[in-house]
Amino acid sequence: MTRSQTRIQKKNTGAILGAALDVFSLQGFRGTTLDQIAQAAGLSKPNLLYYFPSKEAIHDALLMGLMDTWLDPLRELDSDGNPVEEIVAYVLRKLEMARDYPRESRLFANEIVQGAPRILDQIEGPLRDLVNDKAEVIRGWISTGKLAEVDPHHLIFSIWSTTQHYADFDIQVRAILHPEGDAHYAEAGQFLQALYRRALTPG
Amino acid sequence: MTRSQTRIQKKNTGAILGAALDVFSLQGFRGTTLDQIAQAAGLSKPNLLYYFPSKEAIHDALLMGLMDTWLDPLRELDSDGNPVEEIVAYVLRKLEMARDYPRESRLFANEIVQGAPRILDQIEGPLRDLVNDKAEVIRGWISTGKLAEVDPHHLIFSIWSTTQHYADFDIQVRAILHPEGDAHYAEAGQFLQALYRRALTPG
DNA sequence: AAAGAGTTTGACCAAATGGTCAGGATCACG
DNA sequence: CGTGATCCTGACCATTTGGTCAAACTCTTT
Repeated sequence: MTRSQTRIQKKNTGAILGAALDVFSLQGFRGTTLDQIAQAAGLSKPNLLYYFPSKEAIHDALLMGLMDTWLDPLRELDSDGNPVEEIVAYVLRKLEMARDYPRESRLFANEIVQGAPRILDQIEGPLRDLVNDKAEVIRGWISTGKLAEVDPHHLIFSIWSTTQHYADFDIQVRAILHPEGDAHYAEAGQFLQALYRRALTPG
Repeated sequence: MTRSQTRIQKKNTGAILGAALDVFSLQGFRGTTLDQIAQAAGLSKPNLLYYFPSKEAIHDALLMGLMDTWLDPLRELDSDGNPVEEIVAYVLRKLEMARDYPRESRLFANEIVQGAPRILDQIEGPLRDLVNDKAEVIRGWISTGKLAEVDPHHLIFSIWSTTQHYADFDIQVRAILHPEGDAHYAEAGQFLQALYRRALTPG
């Protein structure tokens, strides 16, 4: 359907999505104005609307593009690997994502906190399926005694929350720790690694 | 300064704050309109503004009233108690608050995710002081060998994030677990209790 | 270079929104 | 009951905001 994009289209849609991610992630959907996005992208408001039919369309484009990347780390959880190491690796990858893609994390957080009006389908569908799938893997590990007995779903929730916290509550974390740049992420990695290693190693 | 409130004042300011908490916590500050609050409170918009000078004043009143209650559980962390049990008790109290006061939790989350424009002072001040204080208590427990060696600040962050997750990301949790009412909070309590007990018990 | 596709903008619009105000209704109290 | 304080509202206003449109500009292609 979509003909290949022109040079200018590629440049401008990219600029728009980047600018929109900046603003949406910091102000939420309703808190963001088209003028803010336009200014951040270096375009006029009518020109924005030449590339995207509406404010909502920009937001949707971001969320849709995000979902897949966001779940990639969980997909990589390998049922053939060493259970404790697989989970620790997942935690650390998720923490890296919080550090390297905080805007994406906050965009997602904003959406969920406010009831996920625009992506509830994605959550009820693909996300839920993937989580249940991996919960089954974890249950398998537990039943063979290679992992301490924990509820798989709540384990996953705890990993999401502890790692994303560093992106979503960044302001609070920085207000308390006053870190140099991203230095505190290394400490967080150490802490979480120890936490889950101790809690999940069986015996 | 403020004369004691009349019967009607008490009733209406109460209704306004309750309605505002409903709406703000679900739509954020900019996503909320005075009309929405007025309707939810059963008052006219001009009447709202008879009791509060502006939308922001309502929001501020909520946040200010919230801060104290929000930190109460942490204040109760007793340096004379049994370390592991004190922390587990804190986790469970925090989880109860997520269950019983989800609106408050989301109001706070909305504010922080969006850069805490209105309460950064509170965070840099009282909250930071309290956290540093309790971090010192935890450090003391560790130095006497009564608690496994973990970074106190990141421990506190992890407790905040894992518990508040059930309020702030409620929609997502429910979409995945399809719980009956609040049944999943009991499971979450079991999980978190086990997680922290295993991770923090020394030796 | 000409034509057609693709790109950009100033001017504009309707709806929504935070807030005001003068006057009327109601309440508390002597 | 009367009167001053408190409470409430309809009408109104200025600004912001998402979105439109016709006209102009620029790029690509032949």
